[in-house]
Amino acid sequence: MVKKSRSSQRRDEALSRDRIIEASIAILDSGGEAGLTFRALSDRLATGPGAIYWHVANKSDLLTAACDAIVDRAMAACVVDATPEANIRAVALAMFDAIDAHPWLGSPRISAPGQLPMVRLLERIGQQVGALGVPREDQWAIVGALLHYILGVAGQNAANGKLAREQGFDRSKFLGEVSAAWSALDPDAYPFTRSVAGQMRDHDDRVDFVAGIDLILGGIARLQRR
Amino acid sequence: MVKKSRSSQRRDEALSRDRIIEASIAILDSGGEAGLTFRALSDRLATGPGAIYWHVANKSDLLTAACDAIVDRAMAACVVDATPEANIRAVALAMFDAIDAHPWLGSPRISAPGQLPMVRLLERIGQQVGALGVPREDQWAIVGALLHYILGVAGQNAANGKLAREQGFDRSKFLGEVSAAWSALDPDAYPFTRSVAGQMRDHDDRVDFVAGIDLILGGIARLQRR
DNA sequence: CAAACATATGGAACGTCATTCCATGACTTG
DNA sequence: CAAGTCATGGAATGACGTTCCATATGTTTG
Repeated sequence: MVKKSRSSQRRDEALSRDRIIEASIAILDSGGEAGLTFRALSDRLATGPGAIYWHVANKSDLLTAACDAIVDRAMAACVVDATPEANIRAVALAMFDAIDAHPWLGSPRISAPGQLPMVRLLERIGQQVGALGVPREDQWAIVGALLHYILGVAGQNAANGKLAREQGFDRSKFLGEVSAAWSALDPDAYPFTRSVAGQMRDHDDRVDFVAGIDLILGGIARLQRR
Repeated sequence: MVKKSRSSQRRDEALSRDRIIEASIAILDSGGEAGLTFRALSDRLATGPGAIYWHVANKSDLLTAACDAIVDRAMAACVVDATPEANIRAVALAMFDAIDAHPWLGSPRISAPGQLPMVRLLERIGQQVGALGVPREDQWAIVGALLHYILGVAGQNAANGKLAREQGFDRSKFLGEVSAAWSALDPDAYPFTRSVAGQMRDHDDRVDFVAGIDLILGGIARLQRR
C-alpha cells in the first residue's frame, strides 16, 4: 500500500493506445456510435479525458483505429487457399460477419479512402481478382464494384442498427414494423415495395449478401467469356 | 413601415417546412453535414432555433427530409421509357449525379430503411427489375444488390467529400495525396494497392460506377440464361 | 546521488451543439 | 371584441469534443 499517496500517475495497468481501442470497441458494441464519448471512455478506463488525448489524436482517429482493429482481425482470420471465386466469397463473408457483429463499422469511418481499413480490404480483394485472371485494366473497376457493394451493405446494417436502437426495438420487431409500413403503401405508386414487404420481414441478410456477391462474380465470368 | 413594431411574429415570408428544407439543402451543399447546425439555419432564415422546431421534429428528421427532397427530384427527372436494362442504368446514373452534386446524401440518413428516400429508390429499381423478367422469388436479392451497390458508392462519395473538406483539399489534390500514399506502401504486403495507385488518381468515378452496374446487370443476364 | 528533462496523467474549463421552455404576439373563430 | 389556437424567437439546459495546466513518475545527464 505504499503506492499512490496522491491520486494519479503511472496507473496499475498503464493506459495505452491498444487498451483505449479495446475499451472503445466494447463501448461501441454495447452503445453504438452515439455511445462512444470521451466521458464514457474516461469512466471505463478510470481516468480523465485529457489522458486519453495523449494516446489518440481525436475522436475521428479513435473511430478509424477501432474500425481498423476489427477489419484487421477479420482479414487475418479468413484463410484464402481455394479458388479465387471462393476466396472472394470468403473475404466478403468475413467482412459481412464482422459488420454483423459490430454494426458501427458501417459508419463513414471505414470508407475513409487511403486509410488503413479500406486499404486492407482493397488489397485482399484486389489480389483475388488478380488471381481470377482479369485483365489488368479491368481490375480497378471490378474491385471497386465489389468494395462498394460490401461497404453499401455495411452502411445499411449500420443504419438499421442505429434506427432500431433509437426506437428501442429488437431486430425482428423492427423488421416487422418496416414490413407493415410497406404493406400499407399506396398500391398504385408502390406496387413493387408492397410485393416484397413480406420478404423484408423474413429474409436472411447473410444469404442475400452472398447472392449479391455471386451476381457480381457472375458478371465477371460473363465478361471473361467474350 | 407600420409593420413589426416589436420584433417577431408573422414574418414577411412565412416559415414553412419547405423553406426550412430548402435552406438546409443550401447549407449542406456549401458546408457539408457538419455545417448544418440549427444556429446556421436560424441565421439564414432570420429566426430562432425554437421556431424551426415548430416545423421539424429534430435534426435527424431534417436530414432525412433533405435527402428525400433530392432523391425525389432525381427520380422525377429521370425518364424510364427504354429497355429495362437501360432504365436501370438511367435510374442508377440519376442517383449517381444527385450524389455527386450533394455528397452529404451518403450520410446514413439516406439508408434509413422504411424511410421515404430508400423506398423511392427501391420502388423505382424494383419495377425495372420486374420488367426484366426476373422470377419473383429472385427479385428481392437482385434489387438489394443494386441498392447496396448504389448506396455504397454514395457512402464512399460522402466519405471522400468529408475527408477532403476536413483537410481543405480540392478533389484532384486529394486524389493525388491518396495515390501518393498508396504508392509508398510496402510492395510485399500491398502489391495490388500499389499497382492501382495510378488509376486511383486518374479514374473517372462516373465511368467506374456504370461499369459496376453493368457487372451486376451481366450477372442477372447470366442467371436468366440457365 | 541530484538535478534536468521527457513522458504521462487527470481534473477543470471553454465553446459549440441539439434541444426544451416560455413569454409573447398575431391570426381565426364565435 | 373576447377567447383560443397557431407561430415565433430568445433564453436556458445539459452533453459533447477538445484544450490547458498543474502535477507526478521514469529516465537521462553531470
